[in-house]
Amino acid sequence: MEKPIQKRTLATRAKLIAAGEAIVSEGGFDALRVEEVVSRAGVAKGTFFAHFRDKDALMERLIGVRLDNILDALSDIPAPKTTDAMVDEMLPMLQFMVSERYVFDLILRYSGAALIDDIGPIGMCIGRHETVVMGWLNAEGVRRDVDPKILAEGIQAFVFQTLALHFCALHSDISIQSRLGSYLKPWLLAH
Amino acid sequence: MEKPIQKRTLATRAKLIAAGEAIVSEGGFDALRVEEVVSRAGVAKGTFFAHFRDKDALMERLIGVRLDNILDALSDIPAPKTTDAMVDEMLPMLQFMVSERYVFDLILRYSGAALIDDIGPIGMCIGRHETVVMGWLNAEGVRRDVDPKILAEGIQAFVFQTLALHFCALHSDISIQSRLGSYLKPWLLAH
DNA sequence: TCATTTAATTGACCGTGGTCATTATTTGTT
DNA sequence: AACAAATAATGACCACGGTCAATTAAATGA
Repeated sequence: MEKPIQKRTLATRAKLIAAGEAIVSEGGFDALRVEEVVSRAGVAKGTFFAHFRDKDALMERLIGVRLDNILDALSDIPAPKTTDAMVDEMLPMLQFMVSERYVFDLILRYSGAALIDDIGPIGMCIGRHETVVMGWLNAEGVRRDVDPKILAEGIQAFVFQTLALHFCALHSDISIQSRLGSYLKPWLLAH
Repeated sequence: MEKPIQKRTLATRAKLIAAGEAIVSEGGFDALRVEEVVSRAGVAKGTFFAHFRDKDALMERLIGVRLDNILDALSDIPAPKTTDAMVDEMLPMLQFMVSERYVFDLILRYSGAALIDDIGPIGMCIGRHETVVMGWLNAEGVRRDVDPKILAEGIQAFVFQTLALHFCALHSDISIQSRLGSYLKPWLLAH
C-alpha cells in the first residue's frame, strides 16, 4: 500500500546516517554540520533535506540510537528496591543526557512530541524510559495512593529538573544522584 | 569604580529594547529579527551585538519584563489555601509561557542559569517565582516532612512537565490546570 | 524496446545570526 | 583648545541551515 521505496533511497539515507554518526563520534553532537554530512556522504545538500525534515531530525535519530542502547541495558535489570538504587540504574542515561548542553536541549525540546502528528525517536525513548520506570513501582515501600502513570511522569519531571540544575552554576555543587534522590524519596515513598 | 557608561550607550540600548518590544507586540516573539530591530532603532547591526551577547539576550530581557509584571501581581495576593487555588493563581504565568512554543523553549533553556557566571533575567524570574511559591507552603495540609526549598523546586519541575506535555499532541486532551493539579496534590499534601 | 509517469538528486540561492577591522565619538589631560 | 586614550558605532563579510526549479534516474505500461 505504501511501500514503493527504492533501494537507492535506503542506500542514500544509510550513507547520510553513517556520515552523521562518524562526525558525532569524532567531535560530538554539537560539531555536526549538514554541509559536512553531505560532503562525507557524497551527495548534494538538497538530498539531505529530502531525507530529513531538518538537521534536528537526523540529530534525533543519532541520539535515539544511543538512548536505545542504554535503555536495552536498563530494561534487562531487575527492579531496584530503593530510590537510591533507582537513581543508580538511571545514571547512565542521565550522564548521556548531560554529556553536552546541546544534547540536553535537544532532548528537552523533543521529549514531548514536538510536532502535531509524528512522535520522533527521542519522544519514543522517553516513553520507553517511562514504561521501564513505571515497572519498578510495584516495589515495597512505594506509595499506592497515586496512579503509577502519574508517578512515572513525575519521575521524568524530576529527572529534567535535576539535569537542568546540573547545568546551572549556582546549583552545581550537589551531585546529580543526591539531588534526584532528594526529589524521588518524598515523591515515591509511602509515609 | 565601574560606572563610566556614557548616556549615548544607554540611549542606544533603550532604542534597541524599544524596537524589540514593538516588534514583539506586533508579531510575537518568534517574529523578532535582529535586522529589523536595528533598522527600527536606526543603528548598525554590529551595534546590537555590542549591547547584547546574542539575540537570546534581548529575548530574555523582553520576556523577563512580561514575567516580572505577572510576578508583581502574583506576589500581591494572599497565599492560596488549596492546590487547586495555587494552580489558578499560577495560571497567568503558565499561559504566558505556552503562548508561543518559541517562548517556552527559551524559558526552559534559560530557567537554570545558562552561562557559568551570569544569571539572566529569565533565571531571575524563575527564582522569584520559586520564592513566591515557597511562601505558600506554610498553609494547612501541606506536608512538613520535606524541605520547603525542595518542595518549591518540585513544583517548578511539575510546571515544566505540564507545559511540555501541553505541547505534545498525544497528551493535549487534558487541561493544564487538571494535569498540574494531579501532580501537585500527591506532591504537596500531607497524607 | 521505447515512451511516459513517478521519484530522487542537484546546486545555486536565500535568510538570518554573528564577527571584526575600521571609523567616529566621547572623555580625560596638559 | 589641542591632543591622546578609551569607548561606541559601522557595515562588509562569514557560517550555516534551509528552499526550490531544473535535471537525472528509475519504475511502469504498451
